[in-house]
Amino acid sequence: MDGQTSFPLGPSSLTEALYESVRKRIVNGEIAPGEKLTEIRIAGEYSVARPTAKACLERLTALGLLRRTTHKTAVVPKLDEEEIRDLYFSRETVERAAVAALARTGNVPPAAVRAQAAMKAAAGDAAFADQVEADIAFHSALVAAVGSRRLSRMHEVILGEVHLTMGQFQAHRTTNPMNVAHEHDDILKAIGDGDPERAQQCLAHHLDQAQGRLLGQLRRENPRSEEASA
Amino acid sequence: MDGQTSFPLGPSSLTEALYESVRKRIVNGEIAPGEKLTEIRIAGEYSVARPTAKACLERLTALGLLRRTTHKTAVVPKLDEEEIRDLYFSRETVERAAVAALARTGNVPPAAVRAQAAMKAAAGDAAFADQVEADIAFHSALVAAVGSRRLSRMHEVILGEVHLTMGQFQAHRTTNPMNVAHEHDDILKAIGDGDPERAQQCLAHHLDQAQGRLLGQLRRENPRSEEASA
DNA sequence: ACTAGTATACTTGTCTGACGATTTTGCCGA
DNA sequence: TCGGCAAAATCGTCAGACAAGTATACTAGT
Repeated sequence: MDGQTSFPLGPSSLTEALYESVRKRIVNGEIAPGEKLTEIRIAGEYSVARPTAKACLERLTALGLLRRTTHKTAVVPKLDEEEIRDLYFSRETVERAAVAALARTGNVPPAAVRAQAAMKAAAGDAAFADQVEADIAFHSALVAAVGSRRLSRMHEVILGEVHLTMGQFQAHRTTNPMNVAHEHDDILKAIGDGDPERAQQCLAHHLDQAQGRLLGQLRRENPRSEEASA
Repeated sequence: MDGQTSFPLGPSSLTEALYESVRKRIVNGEIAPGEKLTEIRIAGEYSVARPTAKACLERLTALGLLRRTTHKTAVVPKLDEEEIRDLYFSRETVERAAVAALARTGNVPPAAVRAQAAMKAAAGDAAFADQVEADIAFHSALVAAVGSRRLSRMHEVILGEVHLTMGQFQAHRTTNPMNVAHEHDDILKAIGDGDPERAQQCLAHHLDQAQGRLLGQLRRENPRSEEASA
């Protein structure tokens, strides 16, 4: 609350900046799924040493934004149906706990409200990335408001992969962003009313919708079972 | 059980072996909380290069088993009351989802049953570390049986910190391990009966007991508010 | 023509050594 | 006694190198 806390932000170190840059490129789909990311390539593109690039890839691997096994090149993963279900199951687990906790105190996080405003503002525009950004910010604010460092840390990992899938096949295109905004509003309202049950139901419905859009898009791309990878 | 399968396991790489060794030393309390772990020390103790030790410390930091900020040496954290509450809140979130999912299918994980047997076997002995090991294995098996890779990943991080606190002030000493075993049995029974509600209640009670023991021990060590760190 | 085995190139794992930056510690002077 | 400055310790990053493993291409045999 003291207005002096001196946020030391801004990627202080080189590794941090590198990590953030590569991370953004992956989640925004600039690096296609299946694409290989060798340490040498990263080192060359950014003019850093290979150990630095290595550390970066290892961090991204730990977050699930890259897959790699020993002595093999890291690749950007393409989540299949099973993994998307797993992702959304985990996501629902974390966010359910968050909204329930918030509803018990009736505390509507201001940051979430702000993210909602940003989302509605970007709804009409063609700025697709901004919509995704606002959506992520909304859910992130929800969890952050609980005040649990560990819950936020878990959620951050989950949201990273969510962001990845949204960036890859841009599922939001297939739906009206205002629908999403309204579902968000419902969640906030239930929280403000101090109704944990309804808040969880609204959230579950919202995530179910999102997962459905993702799976629909996936099936549209791969009409028959699984093939067509490389 | 056939004597030939020759599980090729065991840390394939040097980094892996190093990481596992240091990890064990931390969670077992061999490295006291507050103790400093410099890269050079690790490199010297294990006769590895500093970059290798560095990678090891970074992994442990990411898991919450070490704390460090830029240009400062890593230290083993000592969790205060607030952090223990946060830890157990997160833990309950994950494990609630797990037991509920298991109860819905009525699927009692065999690995959890085995861990229970191991726990009861070690109950009488002075083998405290074995009891902790079995306890961890039980909860780990519960979550693993859900089959969600991401849920297990989150849980692994949480359990790492739980293991850390249990190793530090050995809270189990203050209670009868059979009580813990009985609480575990209650959870398994509720799962077998296909009763998600009761399974969650039993789990919540079990975790509450464990957290209570931890906090009691903490208050006993620090009778007055917070001080006495270094 | 097709399969199998081998050899080469690529990538990663690890090490050695080094330099700059930052934090901490300790000393000295006011 | 206290504040500031210098020295030591530690971390961040880099460069270069070698070993080990994997994947691919090529050759030989059936």
